Amino acid sequence: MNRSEAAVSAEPREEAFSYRPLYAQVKDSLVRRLIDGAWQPGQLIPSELELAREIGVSQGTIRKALDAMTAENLLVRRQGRGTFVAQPEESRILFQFFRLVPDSGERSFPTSVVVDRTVAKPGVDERAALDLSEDARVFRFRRIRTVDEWPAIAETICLSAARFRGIEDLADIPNNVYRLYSERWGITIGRASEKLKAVSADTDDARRLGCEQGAPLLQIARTAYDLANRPVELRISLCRTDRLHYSSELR
Amino acid sequence: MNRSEAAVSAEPREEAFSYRPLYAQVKDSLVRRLIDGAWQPGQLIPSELELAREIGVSQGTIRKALDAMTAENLLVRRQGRGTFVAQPEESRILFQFFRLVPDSGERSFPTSVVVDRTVAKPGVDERAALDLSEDARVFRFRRIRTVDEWPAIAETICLSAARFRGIEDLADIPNNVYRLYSERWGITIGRASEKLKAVSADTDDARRLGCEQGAPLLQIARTAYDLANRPVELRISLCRTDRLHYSSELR
DNA sequence: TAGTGGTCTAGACCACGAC
DNA sequence: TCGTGGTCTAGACCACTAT
Repeated sequence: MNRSEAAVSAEPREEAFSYRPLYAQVKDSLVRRLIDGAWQPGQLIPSELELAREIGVSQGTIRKALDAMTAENLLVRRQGRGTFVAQPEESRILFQFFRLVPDSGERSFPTSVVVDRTVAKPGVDERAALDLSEDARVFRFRRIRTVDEWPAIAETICLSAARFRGIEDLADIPNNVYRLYSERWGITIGRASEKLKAVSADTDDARRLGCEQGAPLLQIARTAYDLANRPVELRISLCRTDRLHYSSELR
Repeated sequence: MNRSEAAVSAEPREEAFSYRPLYAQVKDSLVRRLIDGAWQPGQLIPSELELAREIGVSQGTIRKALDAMTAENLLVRRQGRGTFVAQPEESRILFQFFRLVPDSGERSFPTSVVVDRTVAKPGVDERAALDLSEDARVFRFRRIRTVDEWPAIAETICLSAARFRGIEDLADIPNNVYRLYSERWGITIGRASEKLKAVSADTDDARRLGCEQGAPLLQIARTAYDLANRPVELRISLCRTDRLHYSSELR
């Protein structure tokens, strides 16, 4: 099969304005398979040579596409075994999406207790962040998260009730919600954007976190996006940073 | 020149325990040229084919090394022109090392006014962070940084007096200190690690930043490292986040 | 027009893991 | 022993830049 017969339609000359390298087009078409659920989390995907034959490009081009997806934590490659679709297991989520670490000691996944859950009309911020229509409803829940047996984080999570249909009937909301999103609704979180501010604890925050009213708290506003780059989750975390800090690496 | 004669000594079989891929060894040897100053910021480096001939590996191996260095912001590649050593110019530093952005509006480089400068014995934290010897001295200076005509950041920067010899005699400390480090002492900042906490403004902070005593401030403790991964700068920033936030992308 | 980096291909050999 | 991904090579053509 030569390039003009390829499933991803190569031949850059024919599309002078919207040129994308072949490996990028291949990558897009493979990401599509993740979005559509053709490839499920944890699944072994076909080998490079099989994909090369199927799509009609060389192994090197497939490799560059797979390497790019691996760099984005969408795939996991294991020498001698094959390439697997990444899963939202504890350790990966902990490493990729949780930046609060104890001042001294190991990074650990906090436990959670859900304290409140409602279906409501979204606020303007929520509607904007989640790109919701005029009459949409959201499911909102709050939880207190404990790190090293110390209640340190008060979190409010806001989701589209339509997109997460049935979530209000769940008996239990597990600690690792990204795995829940994946297993129950087939929604994979691919990236997130966080905005941090320092705020004062109000009486509610103070009660929940066991600190003084007016104590400084780290507020983290996170918007999480799915593989198609649509906003999925809005999360406001209020954190005591007496014994924790938010870690950020700049390169 | 064949591989066994190569400057980076290939032949993985001969070093079973400390195996590194050839492209990684090439990368290390090229980073060395940056550390040693053989390649200066802004300089055009030899083409891929020249480097391939010189080192005795193929162009593809050179390419993989250069791509890795480009991903780390050490080099800038421009199609048709060549590969250049990255420079600490405003826009790059702004993008790479400055994560405080106005809540609404464009990201901009803050201006600075230096308010204090001393040579002193380091505190224990400073000595540990900068890996200093028992009798070392540090140069410490404070500055107030203004974003959108609004004094928002109080910063204390701490450097080894020995490493930055003569810095105490500088008439003026410019806004972009990473360019100063580079131009005056040949020190390139390659990466930085930040730890964020929420704290309360003390009377000093409040006066300097024009806020209430006890107001919540975002404290950013940054350790910046040179290309050889040695700690170079310790910086504590206290930020009002009334109109600013710290932006963090998780992927 | 010449030279650069960017893309793509094809094929070789290696290290690793499962059988 | 076999198949996988990992590395390395060699060479082709393209797009961009400067002259």
